[in-house]
Amino acid sequence: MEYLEGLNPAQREAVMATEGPALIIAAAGSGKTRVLTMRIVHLLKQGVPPWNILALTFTNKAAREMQARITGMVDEITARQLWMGTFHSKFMRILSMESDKLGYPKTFTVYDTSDTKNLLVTIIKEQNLDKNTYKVSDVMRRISWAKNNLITPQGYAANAQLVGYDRQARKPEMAHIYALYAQRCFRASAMDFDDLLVNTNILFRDYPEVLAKYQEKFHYILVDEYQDTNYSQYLIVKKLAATRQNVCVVGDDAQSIYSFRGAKIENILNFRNDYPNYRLFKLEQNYRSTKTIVNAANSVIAKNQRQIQKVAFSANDEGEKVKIIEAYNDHEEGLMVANTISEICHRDHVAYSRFAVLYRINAQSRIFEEALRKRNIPYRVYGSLSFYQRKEIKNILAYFRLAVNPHDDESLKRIVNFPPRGIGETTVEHLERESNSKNHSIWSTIENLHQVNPGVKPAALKKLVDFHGLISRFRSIIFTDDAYETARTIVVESGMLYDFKSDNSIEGISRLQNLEELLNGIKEYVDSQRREGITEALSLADYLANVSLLTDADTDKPEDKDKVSVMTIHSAKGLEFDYVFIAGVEEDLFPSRLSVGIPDEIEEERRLFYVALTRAAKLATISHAQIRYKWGNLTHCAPSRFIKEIDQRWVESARLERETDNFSLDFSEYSTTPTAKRPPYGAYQGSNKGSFSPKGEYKKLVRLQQPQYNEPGSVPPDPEIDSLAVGAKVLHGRFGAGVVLELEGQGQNRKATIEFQSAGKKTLLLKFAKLKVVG
DNA sequence: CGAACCGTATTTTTT
DNA sequence: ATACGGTTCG
Repeated sequence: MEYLEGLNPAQREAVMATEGPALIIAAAGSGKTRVLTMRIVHLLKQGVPPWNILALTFTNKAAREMQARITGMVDEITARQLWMGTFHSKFMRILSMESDKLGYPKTFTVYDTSDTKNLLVTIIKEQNLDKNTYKVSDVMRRISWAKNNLITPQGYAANAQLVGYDRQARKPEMAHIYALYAQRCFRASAMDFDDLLVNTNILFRDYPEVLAKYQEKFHYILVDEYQDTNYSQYLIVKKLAATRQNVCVVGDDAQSIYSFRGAKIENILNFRNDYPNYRLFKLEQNYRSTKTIVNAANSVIAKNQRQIQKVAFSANDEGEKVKIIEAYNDHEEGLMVANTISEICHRDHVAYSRFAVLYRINAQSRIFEEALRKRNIPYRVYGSLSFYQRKEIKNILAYFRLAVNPHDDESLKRIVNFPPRGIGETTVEHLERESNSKNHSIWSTIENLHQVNPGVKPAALKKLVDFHGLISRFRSIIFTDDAYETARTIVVESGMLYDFKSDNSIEGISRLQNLEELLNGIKEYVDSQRREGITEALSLADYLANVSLLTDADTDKPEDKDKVSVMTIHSAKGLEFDYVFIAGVEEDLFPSRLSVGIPDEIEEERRLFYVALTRAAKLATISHAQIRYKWGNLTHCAPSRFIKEIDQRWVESARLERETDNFSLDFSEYSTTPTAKRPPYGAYQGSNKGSFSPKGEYKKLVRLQQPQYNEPGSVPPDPEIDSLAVGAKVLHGRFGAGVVLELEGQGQNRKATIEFQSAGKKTLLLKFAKLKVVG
């Protein structure tokens, strides 16, 4: 058992205690993943067949990493046969094998957040409800909450308390919307994320023989990040573990940060009640971080009331103190972070991959993107807009989805007129009305058009018949032919390829590239499955089932290897970096404004801060700005209470030089024309991207001093910008936001006036005055 | 029907 | 600040 060497006594005990319920409380950096991995290896070495082990993780990435580690210690085939993955992916697999019992086809569709949203918008519109009263985001939260607590639409409507609450909130139709939503999903053969768990519960509840089968199958169950499981997940585990009781859960109550998603910290606190003969293991030694970081993190989390007592400690070096950076504004914060990264990289020869910039909300990412790009630091932003959420990708996937499951109304509506084929809104409305009255899918309505015509004009009818033929053709090959070939066929025959190719704009070219990337991804998928020894034809349907639950953290490419990671703290959970920057640590941002005054939520924010700090192995740097743009205007920001809560012995403020020979001029603050007109549409393109590329001629009225700009990335793609900013370096700019220029020279409060004039029809675009030197 | 234009709401955090 | 939806105009 040489593989157990290198574990400390506590870890080893936790690994060896394979029989019976086990609760492992694992402080941040205490080798939790390692213990889980070794436990699985230990089971395998004892002769437990891999298919008898169910290991549930929080993210796909965590599962993949654990799989990779295990592969290194046992043979590859064994490792692959483990049931390891997220709750969603593993139970989706089970659901698709048992789907007939729930009245779903094997190839049901998974609705993602945007499908859910679209469907709810449709329902709210159809019911003639006020969209301000019934805000989609609200309704979504409510429905999701109900599902996570296993409350069905019927149960919801029958629950006096819930209905009473909704009535009080003047949203009496909530239960009705929920019921309609569920009905529509079902008739589309679709499940949303929550349904994957709810339906697993229903399956196990209503089909004891099915439950028994899986109880029989999974001899050993392991759950990672147990503090972040919700009721629905908790119950699945409880049911599966009921007979054998070989359940091992790993978690840290101090790192519970998903209560907004229904996660219940109680699950971990109540483990003892569910499994009275449980064994408790505490992993308290942090191997990741310096003493200073662990102490700092402990001193903050101590302010929380609800927690399991434990003593996290580190035997590592003292290390450097936690640094505090105060910046003048958000842009300077970005630059200071970028400068520091650059400095450490070059001074200590550290790889970029060892740095992370973490923040509370995704909206903060842009500032860091700009700053890092400006300093030529390679970075990868996680989270914001994933590849699969881009419009063109969603459209292509919608074709695939529709071919697999033609009752998927959301996909159908997405592409029925894309590329444009003359099936307009009115036609779709007719179809929808008819579909609702019959309570079947739009596809079924289209199939029945020769019998029942809900008022579709002959011209449109012909087009619908063509569309039906097109999709039917795709259907005939999607389950049998090779995924890559099928995808190509669909992309070509649908006219999408032609449509993309005929668009020569910058956006059009990137769309085409994304299309190619998707096709390559499919090819890669087929090849990789082949390599793993799967010989049967891999259809596009298989691919789709695999891709629906991926997030962009799952699409790491080799070229992302040496980049700074930029992401929210939530997505940094479970990760570790040598150098961590926690940005925007200000009141009303972190803790979030929405949590201020609600003790439970402040505690959760504090846990989030704890998670952020404990991501760092060597050095944690906290930054905050005095001024920041929030929903369009400048806001003063006080440093976060969390900064003060750190025991001052472990912090020091960083002495950073401000940039003295480059001045950033922020025009927007000093615009003399608050009502400044936007330039005429068509005068610029890509405005919604934040790029600055006006068409037409512009005249510079005031000389600025630095003779050229040459910053890659910040240079607007349109050469005509030259005449606008000769003599200055354009850092970034946007109509309405003003333009930020960088000048060389001395003197504070230099004044200048700039006027943009277009040679086109309308003249005055924006006028700025009184440029103030910032920094 | 698309382009141009105008008004309004928007920001937690994710599988 | 910007994305989005709705309305008007060619």
